[in-house]
Amino acid sequence: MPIGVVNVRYLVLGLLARRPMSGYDIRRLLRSLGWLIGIPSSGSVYPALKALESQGLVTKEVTVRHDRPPRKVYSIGVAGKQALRQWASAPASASTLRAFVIRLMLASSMSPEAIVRYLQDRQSLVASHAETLQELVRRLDKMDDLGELLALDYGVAVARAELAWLDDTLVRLRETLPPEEVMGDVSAAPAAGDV
Amino acid sequence: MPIGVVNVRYLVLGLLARRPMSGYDIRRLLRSLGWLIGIPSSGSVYPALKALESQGLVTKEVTVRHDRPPRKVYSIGVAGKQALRQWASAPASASTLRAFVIRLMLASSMSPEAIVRYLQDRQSLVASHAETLQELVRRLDKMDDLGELLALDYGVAVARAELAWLDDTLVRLRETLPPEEVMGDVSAAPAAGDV
DNA sequence: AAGCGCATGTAAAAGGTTACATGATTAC
DNA sequence: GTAATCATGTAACCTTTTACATGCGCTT
Repeated sequence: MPIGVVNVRYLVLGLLARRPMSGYDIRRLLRSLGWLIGIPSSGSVYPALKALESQGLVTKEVTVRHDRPPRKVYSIGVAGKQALRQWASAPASASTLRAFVIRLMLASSMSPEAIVRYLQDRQSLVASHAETLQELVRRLDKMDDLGELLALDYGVAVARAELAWLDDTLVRLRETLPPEEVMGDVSAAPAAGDV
Repeated sequence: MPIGVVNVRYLVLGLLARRPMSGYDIRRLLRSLGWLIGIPSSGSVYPALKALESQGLVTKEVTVRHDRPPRKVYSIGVAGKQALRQWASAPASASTLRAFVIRLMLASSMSPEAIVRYLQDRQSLVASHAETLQELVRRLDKMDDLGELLALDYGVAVARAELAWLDDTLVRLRETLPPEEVMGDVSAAPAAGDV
């Protein structure tokens, strides 16, 4: 199953940040998540690990075993953690749903502030997206083209659901995280209810 | 902006099925849809048009204009319509959200039965996906990993919204379409509410 | 005996983006 | 005058998939 357009290298690096794993482990983990992210082919995972190692971001530990191919467990290093943090904290721009999830899963590698910022950015992005779509639906309305109508309507539905989730999650997150760390003006972000 | 993993060729072909357009028109249309699909680069659209033409699926009509580059409007042909219908009616397998939308937008090139089947297939696919995710959330629960928890929760939320939309839409569609054309047992499909 | 899970990898091909080239017209 | 829109296209590069190679142990 294809994973789409998202540097596998960072996904792999992010997963190694949680615990040391082999290439096989990584694929298995992703497979267990089913659809959420998809399963990158071995043809992308193994080269990614190699590249990360040669970049000095991860280290390899080989366990030789008779009969079986040697198990190669990779661990993230200091440089890797830094690179990851940098990537995870970079502005997300117009990322797709899947790209969003991938980075979301790597939340543990972000500071609480970065997580909140990430969600807030997503919020305004999706909000403006939803508005655009709704404006289009309004203009279409008449029996223009069934396919376009369906697609737009679907887009609106998904975008609304995302906004609702973002709203909820930000609230929950603020309850959990230390309350002193109040971010910049949050109330400026559009609420899910009014889109 | 990347469009993800979806042969641009079929997207282009599908859009030409709606009305004759130039490569520029196609990109403009997609741009107006904002986020929903994304905007394939000219480096993929123009070659796609060429390929479609050399395959005999579309025909080109050139309008020469002084000053400006000639405007090349492509129209879908009979063979093109057939190829499109065939593609649109093929089983969707584990397609991503975006791939789903793209084909959804091409609904006008499908028979009503094919549309309903498409949505039903999506329904069972998303339902099983949602179940998997929920099972994972249940097992995780404890403070395992914030990122994974967020990602799974997000996945569940989006999947539920999709199911709700599919439910709604199938109902609306059945109201609109001739009622004689009742498909195979629909009640077997899981409802959105109980997931 | 066949097939799947474990476990690693490689090479070719496909598909797409990026960046460039070209050049007139319109809006600020 | 400067930027954006119109309008086409090419070539190098990057990422990813596909398909293969290898081979043991366990289950059906």
